[in-house]
Amino acid sequence: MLDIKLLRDNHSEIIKRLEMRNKDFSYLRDVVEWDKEVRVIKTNVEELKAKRNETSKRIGQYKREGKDVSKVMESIANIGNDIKVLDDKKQELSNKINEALLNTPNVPHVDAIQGVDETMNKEMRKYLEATEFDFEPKPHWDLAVELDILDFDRGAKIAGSRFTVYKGLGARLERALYAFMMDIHAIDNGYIEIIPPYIVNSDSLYATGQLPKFADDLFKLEVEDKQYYLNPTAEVPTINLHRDEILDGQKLPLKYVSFTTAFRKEAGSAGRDTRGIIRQHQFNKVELIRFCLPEQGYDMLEEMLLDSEKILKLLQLPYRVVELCTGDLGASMAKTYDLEVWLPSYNNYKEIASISNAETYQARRANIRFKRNESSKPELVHTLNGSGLAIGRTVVAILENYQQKDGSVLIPKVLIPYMNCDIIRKRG
RNA sequence: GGAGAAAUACCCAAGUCCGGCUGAAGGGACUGGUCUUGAAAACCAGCAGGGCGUUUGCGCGCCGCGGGGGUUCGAAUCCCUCUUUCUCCGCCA
Repeated sequence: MLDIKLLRDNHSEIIKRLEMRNKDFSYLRDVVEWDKEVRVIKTNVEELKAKRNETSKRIGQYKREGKDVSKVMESIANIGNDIKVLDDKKQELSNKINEALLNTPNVPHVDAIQGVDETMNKEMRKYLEATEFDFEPKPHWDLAVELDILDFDRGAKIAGSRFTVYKGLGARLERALYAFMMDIHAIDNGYIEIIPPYIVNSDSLYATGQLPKFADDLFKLEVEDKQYYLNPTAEVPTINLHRDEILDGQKLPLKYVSFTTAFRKEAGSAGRDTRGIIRQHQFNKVELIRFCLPEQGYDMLEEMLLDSEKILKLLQLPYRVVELCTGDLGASMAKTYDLEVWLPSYNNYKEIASISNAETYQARRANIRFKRNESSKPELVHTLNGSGLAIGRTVVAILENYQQKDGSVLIPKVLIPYMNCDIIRKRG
C-alpha cells in the first residue's frame, strides 16, 4: 500500500513513477483531496468529542456531589448525533481512500526499466551456455512418460488438467530437490526453516497484495460461512508470520526459507504452457523471505539473488538473470530479478525463480514494523521474497538438460546422495 | 461434534455482578539512586505501548482493557457478534 503521507506531499512525482507501469493513476489526485476533507472533518469531530468527554466527566462529578445535572445534560443534548453524522461521513471517505490505495500497485524503483512487457526485460548476466546435444533432445513431457516418472493422464483422471502424478524416481527427484534446497539455504546460507499452513485467510492475502485485485488466481474454499484460500506462494504465509508485529531492529534482517505446495488457478493462462509440468495448479516451491531495515533492502535483494543462483550453479544448469521492466513487474514489488533456466524443449530460457523487494508496500499493508532501539519510533521494514527455487521447473530443467541419447537422465552430482542413484533409466 | 471457562499494559494480576472519583490497583521485570570493597538483598524514585489530528516548537486533543458493532450524557464494566486460548467428553492421523 502507498503511504498517504508521501502522496500528500509528492503526488505528482508518485503518479509519474506509477505510470511507468503503463496505466492511468490520475485518480490518486482525488484521493489526495478526499484525504484533505477527512482531516478537516476529523478536527471537527475531535473537538466535539473533547467537549462531550469533558461534560460527561462533570456529570459524574455533580452526581456524586448530589447536584442537579439536567442543565448540563441539556447543553450536550444533540452532540452524540452530530458526532455520529460526521463520523459516518469521515468513514465513508476513509473507505474510498482505502479502497483506492489497496488497489494501487507499488511504486517502481527509481531506476526501474520502463517497458511494456517481458520482451523489454534486461539481461544482466548468464551462467553456462545453452546445453548442446549431439542428438535430438526430447521435451520433458515425452522423456518423463517414457521413463514412467510422470503420469499426466492419471493426474487428469484424479483431479483434472494441469495436475500430474509423480512416480518412482520422478517422485524421488522432487523430494531430493526440496530437501537439497532447504539444506543449502538453512545450513549454508543461514535461513530459518519454515513450514507454514497451506491454507490462508483473506487478511493474509490482503497483507501481501494478492487481494483484492487478484482473487481470480486463487483457489477459494468455503467452509461453513468462512472463507479460506489455498496458499498461492509461500510468500503469503511467511510474510504474514510477522503481521501486526513490531520487530527488534537489532535482530534484523530476519531470514526465512519456507517450503510449501503452491496452488494457482492459472485463470489467465489458458493455452499457455499446456504440455508438461511447467504450469500446474499445484507445485512445490522453496521460498526465501527477508525482513530488513529499509536502508538494507537493496543489498539484501542482491544477496538473495546470489542465494538463489547458488542452487542453479550447484545443479550445473545454464541460466541467466534478468531485471524485470515496469510492464512485467508484479503489483506488490518495486524491483524484481528473474532467474531463467535454459529449457531445450522451449529452445529458450524459462522463469524458474523471481527475487523481489516490496520495500514497505507489504509491510504497510501487513503492519510489520521494527524499532531501532527501545526508545525509537517504529518504522516499516522492507520485505523481500525470492524463489529458491520452484521445484517442478527444476525437475524439468534437470530432465531436459541432463538427458542422454538413450533416453536416460543423469543425476546432478550434488543430488546423488539425496537420490541414492546417479541415473534415471527406463525400468525393465 | 458436545459441555464449560477465559482474553486487561513487557509478564503475572485486581477491577466486570451494582457504568462515572480506573487514561486502569498491586506485584514482577526494566531504568536511575541510596547502602556495599564489589555483588546480592533491602530501601527510594521513574515507568503502558501504539495510531491519528493539530502546532514553528513546548504542547493540546482524539482513539486504544482480544477484534467489530450497539445502548448511554458517560462503557474495561451492560447488550450483540466474531476470533483465539484453556478444561472435560466424543472422534481421529
